[in-house]
Amino acid sequence: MKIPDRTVERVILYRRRLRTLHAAGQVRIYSHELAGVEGVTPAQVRRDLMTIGYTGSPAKGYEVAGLIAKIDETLNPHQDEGVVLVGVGRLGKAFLAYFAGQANHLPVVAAFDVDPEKAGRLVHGCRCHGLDELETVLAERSVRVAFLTVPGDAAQEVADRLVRAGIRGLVNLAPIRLRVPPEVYVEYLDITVSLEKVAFFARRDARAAARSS
Amino acid sequence: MKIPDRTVERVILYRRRLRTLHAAGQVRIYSHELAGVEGVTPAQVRRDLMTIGYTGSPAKGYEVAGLIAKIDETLNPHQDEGVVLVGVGRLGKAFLAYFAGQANHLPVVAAFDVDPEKAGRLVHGCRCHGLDELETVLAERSVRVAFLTVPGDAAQEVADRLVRAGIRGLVNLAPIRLRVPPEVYVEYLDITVSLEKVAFFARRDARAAARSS
DNA sequence: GGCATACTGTGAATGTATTCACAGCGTGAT
DNA sequence: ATCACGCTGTGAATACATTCACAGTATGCC
Repeated sequence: MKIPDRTVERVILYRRRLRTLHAAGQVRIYSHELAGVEGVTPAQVRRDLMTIGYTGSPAKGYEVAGLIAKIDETLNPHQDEGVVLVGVGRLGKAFLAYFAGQANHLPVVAAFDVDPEKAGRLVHGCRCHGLDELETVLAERSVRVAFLTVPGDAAQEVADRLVRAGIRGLVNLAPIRLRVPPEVYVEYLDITVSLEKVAFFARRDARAAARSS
Repeated sequence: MKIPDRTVERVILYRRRLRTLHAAGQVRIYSHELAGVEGVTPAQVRRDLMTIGYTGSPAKGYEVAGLIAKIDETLNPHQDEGVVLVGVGRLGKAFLAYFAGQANHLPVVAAFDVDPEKAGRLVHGCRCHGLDELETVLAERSVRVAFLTVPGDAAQEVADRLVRAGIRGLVNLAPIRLRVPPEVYVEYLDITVSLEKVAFFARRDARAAARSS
């Protein structure tokens, strides 16, 4: 079963919202309720849930708990997967702090930095290693996802090492496009590009926000 | 002339690359060269340049300097526009440091935080104000773009204030979807969603990276 | 029990983005 | 001066994503 990129993204948003609602005691939900909150159309919600194979009932809608379980099963069929962060500069530290605050099912199991000074230190609860230990630690923990917060001019080099070490997915915060083999998935969070894009559209009578990431 | 979202994003990438090449002395460039670097197809590059109305010549390709000028004129017809950052926590500070390092044409002219302790201080060269001064400063500087790095539970409230104060574009780093009027453009940089998406696609034999933001 | 209601599930229609494929042309080689 | 080459510009084709619109149905009400 192939799930398109856009759908995956929305389903993750649905799950986040559903968890909140579930914690608040809500048992059932209609497509238009979920849609209103996440800024999509009810039809799109129904289509997305159809794509992941979850079925509601007319007159009762979808069961919150069941839907969460279905999403979990679809997106994270295996147990929690560890991720690593490379680049413990200001930005890297900020994200480590951010992740430390969440009981995520994608725990950051290690951090790396070129600066040997940082090796061995704990940063917001996360063990920091020198870059030289990258391959060893990745193999040990069988990590497949990495978070890249190194400066732009180091990003490609680090990405190459990560890919060689078996990484299959990358979140790239550095302001460059990476060359990676096609089986490696890269998600770009390019702050300056986003800012420039917003500056451009801020001038037009923009259509409602839709895009995300 | 309407330029689609995706095209704007790619054009910004082209410009960034072109500036580097221009600085390195390159005078002309072919669509396939630009495409190779940014991970798109040559046809897409040509289509994008057609969309913004730039014309190259067969056998010579596109002029680097001319194309940069055309992109500038298309994306930033007015003089440099100031942006503000709201939320001077760890993440906000990291971005202030990041922006301070760049001679951007979108300078951060002010920062805001709820913590009155921070008011008046300079953070990485940027003046920090209390949230109470938001409306005043925005009006004074006629700022239309804001960078939102507040905690999730404060984001909607701050966004409402920003919109009322005349903001037309937002980069939102908080992990929630914002309700804003349709004329306000929001770009979402949702770190946990990106991470979960990558974790999902890391398992498949992903197609080459394409999406960005 | 029967009926009206308001939802879901989904084929079909529409809209949007990307890619194909080729005519046309300026250039450099001969 | 002519020719062959390899590029651009772009209509047409394809692929992908969203929305429409409605049949089917479980529920709660009378």
